[in-house]
Amino acid sequence: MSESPYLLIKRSIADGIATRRYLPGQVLPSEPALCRTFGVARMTVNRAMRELAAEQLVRRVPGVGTFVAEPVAESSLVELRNIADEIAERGHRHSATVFVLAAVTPDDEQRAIFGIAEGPLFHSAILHCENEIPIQFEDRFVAPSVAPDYLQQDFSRMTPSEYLLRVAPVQEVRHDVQAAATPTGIARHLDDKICLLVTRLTWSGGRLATLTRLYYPGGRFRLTERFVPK
Amino acid sequence: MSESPYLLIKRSIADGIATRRYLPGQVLPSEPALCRTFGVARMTVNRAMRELAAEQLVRRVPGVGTFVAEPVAESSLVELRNIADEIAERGHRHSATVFVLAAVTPDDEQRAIFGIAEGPLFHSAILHCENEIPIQFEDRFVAPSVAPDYLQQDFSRMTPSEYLLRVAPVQEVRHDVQAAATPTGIARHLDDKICLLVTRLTWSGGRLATLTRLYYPGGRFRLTERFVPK
DNA sequence: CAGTGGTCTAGACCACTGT
DNA sequence: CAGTGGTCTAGACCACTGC
Repeated sequence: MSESPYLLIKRSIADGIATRRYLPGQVLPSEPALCRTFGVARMTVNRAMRELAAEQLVRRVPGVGTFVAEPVAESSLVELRNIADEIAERGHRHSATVFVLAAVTPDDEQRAIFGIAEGPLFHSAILHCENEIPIQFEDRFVAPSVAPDYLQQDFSRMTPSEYLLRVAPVQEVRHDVQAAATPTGIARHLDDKICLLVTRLTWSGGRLATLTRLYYPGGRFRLTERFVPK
Repeated sequence: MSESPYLLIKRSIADGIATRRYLPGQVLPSEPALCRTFGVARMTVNRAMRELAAEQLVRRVPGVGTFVAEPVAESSLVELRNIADEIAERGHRHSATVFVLAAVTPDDEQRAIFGIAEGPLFHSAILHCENEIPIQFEDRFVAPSVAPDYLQQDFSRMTPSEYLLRVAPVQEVRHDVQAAATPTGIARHLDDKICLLVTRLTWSGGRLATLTRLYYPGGRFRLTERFVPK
């Protein structure tokens, strides 16, 4: 399956980038060099490198060489994706730091939008990093009824998205995107004065299940959608 | 530059699909057949078809053949909307000011992404207002081949989106959203230091048709998507 | 100048499908 | 079985860059 030479070469390079054996901006071995290393024809090496370039993992400059690309994070608006999966698909390492994980007493506005008369809400605040670089600050409120064991999870090992997608079937999602000045306190983590703020509401069982504010560094992050019009 | 055989073959097939000369599900000529038609080696045809498959324009089945892909019309959430319509639906008044409408000589990067060897690009810069309040600054580049009469239109009466949707059937759209500091010059019009920058690429006939940068005032604007997960 | 990537050729072998 | 796509080879020519 995956033992075609061009795939082996692709993975070898991709792994080297993921493990930071090759650092952004660094020159990669030339095509003739890779031919010798892997004992294959140049067309085989070329295909591997061409595909890596198409996937934005490397940047090729004719007459100069092939370089490890600066990582440009990317995400989707129309899908509920687990950020750990997205990062893994880019061949990078995900890590999470949990700042808050507790029950809170909702204010009137929260009570209204969650449609609850009384009782607590669960609150979590987590910083997600891609290769140790902060990429998303996640501020989340969860209705206890949809995930009673929310506070017992270890969210440095499994993201809230992953957990919630398992225990609470999402019926409807609403995303709201705006550009904003990064709130002080979050700016400290994201290291960017401007942020992309995605507010995500999910409904489960007819009731609002989660309210999440996702803060992305404005300069380092992109939301991408690709679609075919009807 | 764009006359490499594999690109010619790619475009020939992509055009055939765009113009519905090849219909979804239909079998395309086999690789040996295309070799004879274009007088090239099989590797050249193979690369063209492999890239079309990667772009989801065709579906390849080993041992069977290559077929025109069924267009996977995705969610109505991400839509190509005409801003004038959106404003009208809110019961507000739309107005547009045209700042630029001219042919320009593309730089190397633009030439590369539009895949054109020579000739001009059309450029327009338009400010859209909702009830006289600036809501979107639209900076647009259009390939002349998809809209030869672009420069003759009165875009204070009809938006470029509306015009282009009429004359150039869009095959694919890619949206890229980021938060950014409003470029000086545009900040003057939008009256906001932070903006939501939506970069929209559209493809028609297998070629990049338009590159549009939509600048929205960060504080006054929200992008909203609502959808039901699969 | 030697080195780089971009592209192409004319063969080849393979696994797979439909008949 | 003949036909399909998936992959590979060992050469080749070109335009480009840096020295």
